[in-house]
Amino acid sequence: MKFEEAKEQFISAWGNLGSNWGINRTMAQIHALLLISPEALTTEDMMEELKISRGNTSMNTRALIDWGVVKKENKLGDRKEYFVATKDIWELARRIAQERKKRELDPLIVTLENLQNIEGEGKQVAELKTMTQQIETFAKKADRLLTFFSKAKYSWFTSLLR
Amino acid sequence: MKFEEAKEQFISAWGNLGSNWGINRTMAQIHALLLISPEALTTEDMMEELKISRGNTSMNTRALIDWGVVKKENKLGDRKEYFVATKDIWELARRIAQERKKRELDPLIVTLENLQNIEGEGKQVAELKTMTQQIETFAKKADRLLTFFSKAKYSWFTSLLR
DNA sequence: TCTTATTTTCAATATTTTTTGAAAATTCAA
DNA sequence: TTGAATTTTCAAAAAATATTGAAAATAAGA
Repeated sequence: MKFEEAKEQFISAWGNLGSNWGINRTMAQIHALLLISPEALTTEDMMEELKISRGNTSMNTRALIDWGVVKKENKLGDRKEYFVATKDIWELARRIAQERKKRELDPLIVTLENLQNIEGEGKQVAELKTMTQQIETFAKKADRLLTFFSKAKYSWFTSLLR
Repeated sequence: MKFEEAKEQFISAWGNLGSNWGINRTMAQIHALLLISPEALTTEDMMEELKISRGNTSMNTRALIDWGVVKKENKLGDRKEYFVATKDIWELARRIAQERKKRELDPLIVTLENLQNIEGEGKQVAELKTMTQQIETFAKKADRLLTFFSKAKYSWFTSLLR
């Protein structure tokens, strides 16, 4: 397989994976491009490689920075900004876990806790209480696990498989 | 809090969570409704509660069945179909893990394996190879872990936290 | 300060995804 | 069979989401 073809396949696969997980395609593709780039890239490099607009590039690189998986770099005597991705896959996984926990799991837990003060009785009320209670218990366990995961060493992850 | 309000909040929170994870809002809301319903529901019940069309209900209940988290039920002397959700949250988590592994992780691994036969040399080629190799290694570990997870007892999950 | 390079913002537009609803298909009792 | 009840399908419409591109904002050297 030629390099260009392989590159396209990788970018496309990563974009696909992202969109299955609620991350927009362009954001995932920019990330893929940075992952396989030996050098830091400028906005223009990314625009050209992915055939996307300046605005799109700007918004999505910022989102990647907010996720903590991409960083800005500067070069002496050059006014442009350069971007690099975290190349350590274990760190990437940890950051994604950490961010999703913060953005989704934590708010869900707050909502579920609130739902415990339901008035009234009857089958419907009982079922809602039981179910939200069950989910809350599970969500709190997952939350603790993700906290641990997001601080753990790679060796911990590997050791889970033994 | 009144029952109706709590119900709406739960359905809305579950719908939200779903859409953050690439699952469409209606599908997640139908699932939420079934989770908190003490009785099996008909298509009409769901249409009415969620104010959605028959077609939408039909497609999304089928998707939930494909995910293995909802089942059809029949009642004697009644031609209508009734639907119930798996109420065991641990089983739900396992099924979701299993399905996502099958639908996303396994195909990704195939793609990454293919990418190992890249021709040529140079920095760019080297970086692409290194990175896809790293991701492949990680993905395979995650794959094995999910396989284990999707067959594990709840106690295994709980014990991870100690 | 002024000028120019660069980045960001955001209204307008394009694209993708979801939803509707009615026709077609299916199921099953008579 | 037939026909009524029910479910499924899918083209069209609506809604949601992503993208563009140019104007505004920002940054930095002269």
